[in-house]
Amino acid sequence: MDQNPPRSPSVTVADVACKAGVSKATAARVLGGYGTVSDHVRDAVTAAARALDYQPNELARSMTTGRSGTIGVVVGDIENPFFSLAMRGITDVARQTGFTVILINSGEDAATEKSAIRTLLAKRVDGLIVSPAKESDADHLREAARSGRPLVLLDRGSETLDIDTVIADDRHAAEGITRRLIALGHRRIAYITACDTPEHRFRTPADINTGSVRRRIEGFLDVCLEAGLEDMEDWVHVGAVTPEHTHRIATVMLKSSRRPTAVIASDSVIGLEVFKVCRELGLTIPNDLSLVSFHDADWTSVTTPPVTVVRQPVYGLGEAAAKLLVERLNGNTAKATRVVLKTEVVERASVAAAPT
Amino acid sequence: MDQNPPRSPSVTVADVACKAGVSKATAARVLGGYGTVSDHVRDAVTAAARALDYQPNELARSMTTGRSGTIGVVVGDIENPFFSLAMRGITDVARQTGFTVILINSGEDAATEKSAIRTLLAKRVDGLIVSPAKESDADHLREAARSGRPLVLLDRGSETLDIDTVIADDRHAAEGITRRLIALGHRRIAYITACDTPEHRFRTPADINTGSVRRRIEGFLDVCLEAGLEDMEDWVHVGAVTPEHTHRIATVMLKSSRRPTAVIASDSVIGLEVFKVCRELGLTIPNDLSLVSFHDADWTSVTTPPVTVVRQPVYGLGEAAAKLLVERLNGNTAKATRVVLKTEVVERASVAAAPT
DNA sequence: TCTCACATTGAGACCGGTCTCAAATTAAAA
DNA sequence: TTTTAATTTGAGACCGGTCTCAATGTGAGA
Repeated sequence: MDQNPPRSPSVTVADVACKAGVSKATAARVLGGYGTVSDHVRDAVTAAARALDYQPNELARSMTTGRSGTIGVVVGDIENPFFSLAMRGITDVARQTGFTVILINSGEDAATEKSAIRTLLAKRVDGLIVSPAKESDADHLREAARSGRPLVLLDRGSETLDIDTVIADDRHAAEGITRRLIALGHRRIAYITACDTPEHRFRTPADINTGSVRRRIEGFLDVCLEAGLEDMEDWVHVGAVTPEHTHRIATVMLKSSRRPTAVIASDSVIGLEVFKVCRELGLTIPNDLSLVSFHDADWTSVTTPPVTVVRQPVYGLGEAAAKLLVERLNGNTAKATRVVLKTEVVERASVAAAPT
Repeated sequence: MDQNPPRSPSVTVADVACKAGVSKATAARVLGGYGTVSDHVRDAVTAAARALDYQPNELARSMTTGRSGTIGVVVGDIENPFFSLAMRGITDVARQTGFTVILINSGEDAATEKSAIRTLLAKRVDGLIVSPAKESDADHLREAARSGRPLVLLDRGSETLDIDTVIADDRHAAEGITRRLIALGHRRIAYITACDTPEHRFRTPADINTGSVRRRIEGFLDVCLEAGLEDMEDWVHVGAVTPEHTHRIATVMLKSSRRPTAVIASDSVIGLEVFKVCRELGLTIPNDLSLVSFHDADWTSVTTPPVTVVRQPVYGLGEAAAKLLVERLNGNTAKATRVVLKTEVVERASVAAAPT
């Protein structure tokens, strides 16, 4: 009696209209929730739709309306807790505002990022949130922005680009912790980042393609200079792209006769690895080495000693980016803004006076 | 001279065809890469497309082909390292095979999950990967499976459902660590999970709606029973849904006069919280309490002592699910399979003999 | 030179919705 | 009761691709 309805050829508005005995246009009005229809007809169409188990085709709808109800997100690595938390912020806002999220991992590779954006644009996303791997060649970003679909840059993005951006006040945070370390007597302070340069060596902040990191290093170097410390560029280590790389870099650095008395890790993955190397090398924190890490990862409070971190509003970063994007989607055409969220230093026990 | 081309009305095959002086059909053949065209015409169309900066509309293409090149993924919480790592596995496979991923967070809520699946189906995803929050009412899963679009269940999924599933051998892992704890003299062994029951109390594994966790608890209880330990159901704690909840549960449990001598944490977030509570309460691991956690989170090797964990092939779980789905998409119509990946116990220093 | 198979092209239907416009119906105003 | 305005409805174009089918052109074989 109640045999399974044939699923393959999905039911369309036309089918519903036919069953309800009205025109396609009228059925579409009821199903699409637009225009005006009499109560009598509405009931009939609704009943027919239910009977046929009508499922709207969002694709067809997007086709005519031009809006897909989708936002595209390109991040470096969703596996990184930083991005997964930011992603949570984005998806939460998206869900609340009725959008759906397409996620693409760039693997921090500029070429992949480029094709990702092209793919998303082809899929007609309504807007984009991108955490650009490299800022040097940003043509694809400009192009995306020019395509008419709003674009928001997340955590990164250079000052020269006239594009909406949401970042944390990394520079200020770096200045703060650097000052603190110097006040405690540290003179040999290392900074380790995943960002790499062509020669795998650091010369000047301009080498750094990632805005957030560049700003931190600028802050670090400026405060050092203020305090009379020179050539601190030599203490900046780049290329800690994987835990293995970090391990190698940290080991060489900490085994050196002129090893640093303090280390600033540019993210929690690096911080964790430095912590491990210290243990391997028998260095005690904070007596032999002070450690500060960016990103308040969950584990940082539970080590011995717990590590002092820069707490970034990561969820808020994603949330703000998504909100800004949705505003644009709703027609806000004010000129590009730059949202800067506050960071906070969480003092724990991995920082102490420099050994004498 | 080279003024910006008007972007708003995007260029279509018709525009390109017109410029190239051929019919729409022919231009579409070149642009879409199907049918046969003469070299002469191909060059003309390609040139016209380049001149006009033609960008194909993937939406329109999906409309007629019926394939969107998209797979939908529904997970409990992308912020959880477990899911973010699995997600990495999924996106990697998707990219390699030319698919794009739409991500929706269910927040482990059955209703949200239901509407998420509906949304994805409406957007005409080619296939679905879902990590179902509850297995009790799986009507929406059956419906999705019946819609003709392939569905793969990730990490969870009951035996009764005739749907492709990728899981880890949780039961085996739980049996192993329980045996080990019992062999070390532990008799009071607690199991803490985020899964909740209506009465917030545990009676029988059938109460547990999440397959992976249910299988673990079954393994745990079976081994206990084998060893002659009875009423171990009382030692299973449910409802550790947030760190705050976990903190409360662990505190009450560990302050009790008949406190456990060993704890099994069902995921790394819970494990971390138990670790914190021990520290607050002045309990030393492993002398006062042995701790084992599921999920080899990065921090577990760096605490004092490092914690013994069950290493699940999380990335592999996502990878396998995506590969299975892609196979289905390519026409594999064999009957539903169940992929079970091996786990591995990583012995560290948080487990010792039970205090006498 | 004529026939036939095959390669190339164009016209137009189609996917499943939205939306414009005019016709038909109904209610309100004169 | 007639005029005018407002409300409902249907017919059909449209979005931007794909794809079928028939028409045309070309070279090989008879």
